[in-house]
Formats: sequence, structure tokens, C-alpha cells
Amino acid sequence: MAQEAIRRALQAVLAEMGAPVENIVLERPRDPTHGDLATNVAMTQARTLGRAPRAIAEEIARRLDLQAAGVTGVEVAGPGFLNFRLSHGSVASALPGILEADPSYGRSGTGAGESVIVEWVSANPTGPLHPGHGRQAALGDAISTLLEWTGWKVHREYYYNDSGKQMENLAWSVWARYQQELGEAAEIPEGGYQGEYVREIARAYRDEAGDAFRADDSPAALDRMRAFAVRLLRAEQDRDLGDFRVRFDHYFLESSLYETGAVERTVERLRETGLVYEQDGATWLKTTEFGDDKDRVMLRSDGTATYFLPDVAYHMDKWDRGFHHAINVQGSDHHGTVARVRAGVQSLGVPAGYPEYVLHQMVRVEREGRELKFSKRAGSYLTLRELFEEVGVDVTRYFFLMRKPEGHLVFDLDVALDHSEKNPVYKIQYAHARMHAIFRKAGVEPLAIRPQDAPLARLSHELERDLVQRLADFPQLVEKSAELRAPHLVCDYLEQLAGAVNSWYHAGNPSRNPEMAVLVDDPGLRQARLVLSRSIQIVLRNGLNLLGITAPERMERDPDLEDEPSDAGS
RNA sequence: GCGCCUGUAGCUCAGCUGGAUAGAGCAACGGACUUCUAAUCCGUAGGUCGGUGGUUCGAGUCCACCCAGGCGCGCCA
Repeated sequence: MAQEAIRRALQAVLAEMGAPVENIVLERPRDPTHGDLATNVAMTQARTLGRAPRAIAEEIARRLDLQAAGVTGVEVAGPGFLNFRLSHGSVASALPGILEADPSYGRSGTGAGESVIVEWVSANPTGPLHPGHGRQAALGDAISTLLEWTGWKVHREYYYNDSGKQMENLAWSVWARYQQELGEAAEIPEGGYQGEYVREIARAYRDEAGDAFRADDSPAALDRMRAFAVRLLRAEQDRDLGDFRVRFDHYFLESSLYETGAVERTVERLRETGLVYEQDGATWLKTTEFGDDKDRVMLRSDGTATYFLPDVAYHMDKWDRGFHHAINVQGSDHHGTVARVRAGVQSLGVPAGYPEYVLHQMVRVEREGRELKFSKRAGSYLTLRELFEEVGVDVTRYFFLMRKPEGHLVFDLDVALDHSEKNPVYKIQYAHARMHAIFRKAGVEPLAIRPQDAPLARLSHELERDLVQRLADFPQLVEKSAELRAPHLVCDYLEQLAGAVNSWYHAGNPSRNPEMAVLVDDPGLRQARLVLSRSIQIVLRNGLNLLGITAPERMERDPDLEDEPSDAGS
């Protein structure tokens, strides 16, 4: 491609001038008057060459011979930029590769087939999932897919915190509601769960067990209720995530770490390091040795493990399973665990910085500018299901992904429910559906569109050149988003692309501007524009699918809105 | 008090690891328009990038200190 040819030519010239550069930055300037590609090498090499940037740039421009790369002009501009202008044909030469790669356009092999385990959601099975979990679900899934697209072998894992004190609270909450169902006086204890769903579980339990456990608060009775509640809640969480189109390769139960003896083994291994000591009746690990700000209790004075211990055991298990790259997606309210988990595994010989964390901030759902936090089922919070059933899975996923993880997320229900192009999801999906509308109108199957005999150099309009270059940027964008674990960059890219697509599409409104329409009479131009349309459709689809969002071939019109031109309310 | 994150247009946010005149989308204002079926399009305006100082050819981006907000600092998870 032109870009590579220019880069090689620049490298050759710079080497001759005595300033060999390995990584030449060659990018598309924001301002189209600055050409199609620009480089700042003259400025970065000013110091080593001991000359003024502009003088260096002038010399490079004189020495370069770029006819072969389809460069029609080189200019020196600003403080010492070199701006390149490409021929129409050179720009458009990116298109055939897009059609050829089709579903895999945007994939690359930088991960080199290495394994990585991505862990996310990892909720307590103590209630329905809330929007914060949803953000995490969408993020973990999108990051996993991005890694797959860049050549990683990804293992998706969900860690159920199904032991510990929260489970006790759950058991007592169900117990209390069960007693109430039987007409007994009982109250949910301090720290217990008040949501309506606890009553549902209690009722289901009564239906199954009858009144066999009336007034029975024996450990055995509570144990049965806990197990029953966890089974129902896990099933519900799995169903919610499944309907949210998030799947895992493996569900890892915290309780299994006790059953298999992994926790005990971890205690032994930690003791062997000599970093374990007793104090105040508890057993501590000297995590400060590895950068934690205080040492941590691993065994309480009653001999039971704190949550820290299974966390270490779990991450050692990941490492021992051969996952030497691990990414944990968690809410930023858990960032306090980062240093201690790393210190724990590091004390057992795992390299520093394992695992990697993507921490995200909370979600605030708003309607008409006010926070929405009431839920019938969960009581104190809105559930994820309530959210995606109201606005749809596509919109919900996109909204969760469109902000960088470490920033706060305001989920604006008014925008989410808007079906016009004000809603970025619909804007992108419309653009995609429009390309299909063109194919239908033209009577061609998308797969039958071939670039070979199309005169692509005729895609000479500014809007078309811009579109092609955006499409050509897609693989690099995917790579960058994967490296930075930043799906929001894909959202941003798609929205910008959709905007450019829609401008181009509307510019070709046959009633106004028939010569700009895709389906012009001129068969060559028509063929070239169909190739462009097909390329657009591929990139939009691949980008949406990457985020777990559908790319419809036609948009369904909501019958309720048919006769309501402005605001149908709800 | 200490640690992490955030602060960019009226609002919600991007900003390609230091580059050219800081960008989108809503909202506002001014014009067009009903299609290549599909809930519009084009244009305009809008900024001391939280503040101060520093690093250098060049800082929204890097460093230091301050201000504001969020989260965390348990023998809770």
C-alpha cells in the first residue's frame, strides 16, 4: 500500500542523510488541506542532524521519489511537516482488500496466538445484576473480542463469589422471609437483603420444602436455604447475561477452591516463603514486601480464611493453568484489592504486575435529568434486565461501551429510547441498513459485488476519498483499541464513520444531486460506488459485531410511531 | 490524613502515548428538504483544555504543587 511504500522511501532517504529512523510516524492529518498523509520526522530528527526542521524537510522532499507509491505531491508545511497527496487510484486501492477479507477485515495477528484469561462480572450470587454489572459485562466481552481480533487466544471466565459472609446474610434473609411465609415472626437481619426477589426465593422454597423448617435455625437448615437461594440466583444471573448476549467459557466457583483444597495448599505455599507471621491471634502475609501499603490478614483468629486467600489461590490457579496473561475487569470500588492480590501471587513467584486490571467507574441511569434507582424486584437498585428490556440490548451495550472505562457513565434513558439519529446506535445501524437498501435497489447480492473490474480511481470526490481512508484505518483502530483495552474508541470511530457515510449518502439524494448517487447511470462509476458501499457495510458490520451489537440489513419501523410525526411519548 | 480515578464548548464526551488553527454528538441560531423506503440535510456560532509553575523547537497530553468531585483505605467481598 501507499503508506508502506512512503514509509520505506522515507527510511531510505533518512538513512542516506545520516539519521536512520525505525518507527516513522505517518498519519492522516485532521485537516484535509494538509494532504492525505503527513509525517513529522523532519522535526523529530532536527536534534540528531543539528539542522532546522524545515531545512531537513525540504531536503527529504527533494530526494524522495514516490511516483510508484501513487504520490502526486509532497509539500513542506508548518514547523516542518511533510505532507503527501495521493492519487485517487492510490487512495481507493484499499477497497479490494476489504471485500476480500470481508468478515475478517480488521483482524490482525499481533497477539501471536498467546493465551490470555479475561475475568469479569464476578458478582456475589446475592441478587439480580445491576447496571454496573452490565457495564462490566459489556466491557469484558468487548475487550475479549478485541483481543481475539488481534490474535490472542482468549479464555472468558466468570468468578462466582459464592462463599463468605455475604452468603450468610443471604441465607438469613431467605430464612426470615420463609418464616414469614409460614406466618412466623422473623426479621431480616442487619446487612441482609431486602429486595422482593428474596421473598420470591422464600416462596419457591416453601413450595418445595413445605413447612419442614418452621422455626428451624439450625446450621443444616440455613445451609439448605443458602444452597437453594444460590442456585436460583445463579440461574437468574446466567439468564440475564445470556439475554444480554454475554457468554463465558467457564464459571469458576469460589467455593470450589475450598472443596479442592486449593486454599489450604495456598496457605502452605505462602508459609514456605517465610513471609507469613502470627499477630493478634491472626495469620498475616507480609504483602508490604511487594508494594502493598499494609500487611494483610489471610487467616482470621478463628482460623477461617479472609477473602484475600481464595483470591490469591484463584489467581495462582489461573497462572498454573498456563495463563501467563490475565486481565481482570472490575469496578473501581475494588481497586483496593489490586495491590494485595498482586503482592500475594508475587510472593509465590509470579512476576510483578500480574494480573492486569481494567477498573471501571459506576453507572448512573438518568431520566429527564434525574437519577433512576428504584426497582420493584431489587428494591434499592435498578436491575440490568429492567434496563435492557426497556431500551434493547444493542443500545444498552453500546451505551455501556461508549465511554472510557475509568470515567463515570451517565446512562441517559431519554437518548437511549430515542430512535432517531440522535441516538448513536441507531445512527450507525441506519448507515449500515442504508447500504443494504442500496444493494436491494440495485438488485445485487452484496457477495456478488466484485472490485476487480471497477474503475475505483473514479472515486474522486472529497467525501469518497475521506470515506475510503476511514475504512482503511479500521484495522489499526482495532489494534489500538485492543492494546489500550478501550472499546470506546471503536464506538467513537463507528459514530464518526456513520456520520461520514450519512453525509455521502444524503449528498447523493437523487432528487437533488443525482450525479452523486451510488446508483448513477454511468455504469463504471456505479460499479465503483457499489464497491465503496459494500466496503462501508463490511466495516460497519464488523465494528458493531465486535461490540456485540447487531448490524441489521433493514431497520424495523415501530408501528406506534407510524402516525406520530414528532413525539409519541411512552 | 494516605492511595487510585476524574476535571476539555451550555450538556454528554473524544483527543491516535509530545505535533499544525483543540474535535464529535446533542442543545442554540440561520437556511434548505421528503429520498438510493426508513424516524432529515447543509451551514454558523460556541474554549484562559480546573489553577499555578516547570521540562523543550512545540504541552490538553510529561513533571511538581494546589483546587473540586468520585471511590477506596476491616480479622467485609
